[in-house]
Amino acid sequence: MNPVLKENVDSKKLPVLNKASFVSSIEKLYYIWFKKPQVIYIVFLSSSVESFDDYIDRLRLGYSGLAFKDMRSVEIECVIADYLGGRLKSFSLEPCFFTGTAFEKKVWQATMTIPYGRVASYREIAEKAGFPGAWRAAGTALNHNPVMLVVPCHRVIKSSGRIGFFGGGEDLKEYLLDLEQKYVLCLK
DNA sequence: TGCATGGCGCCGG
DNA sequence: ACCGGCGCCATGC
Repeated sequence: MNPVLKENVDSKKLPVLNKASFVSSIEKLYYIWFKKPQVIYIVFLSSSVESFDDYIDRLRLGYSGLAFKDMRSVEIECVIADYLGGRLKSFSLEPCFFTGTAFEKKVWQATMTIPYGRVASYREIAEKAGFPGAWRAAGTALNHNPVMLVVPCHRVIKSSGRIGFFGGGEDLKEYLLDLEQKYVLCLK
């Protein structure tokens, strides 16, 4: 997939966004999207670590979402459900990085190039983003990932091979990596 | 502006 | 193999 970035979107001038949630196979999942253009702003897997509201505050997302569901949101839920069920390895969802610095956006883009079922180290991601040596900051940037799963920050691990941190909890990170390992060879 | 803060990397014991 | 300590660098206050 080819992510299209809206580099100059001002978060203060955002249109009224749609927000919804559903209970996926593993966790409750929140998402915020916009219909035209068809972009997705936020995907958040709930966890014992952090609530959705805390996540919104921590990332300074300042969203103005209206609870809403339509055909588009049903499609989003289906896509995510397919991924979590091992039936999909490439998202058709187009993220819009309306928050984040230039550095963070580069890191998120670099992370999106990691194929399903594969991992990369924080150092490798920093290098791919064009900031060799900023691997420590790359970790922080991934902690600010607004679009979980679509930007597969769970595929970024430590150089040592250890799993590293994850905003949704390290157990969830391990679960997602195991899921991808299980299905990577089964899918075409 | 300077300084503390992080989803890290590396080396030595 | 497992730590602790130090170095690393973009951000935010």
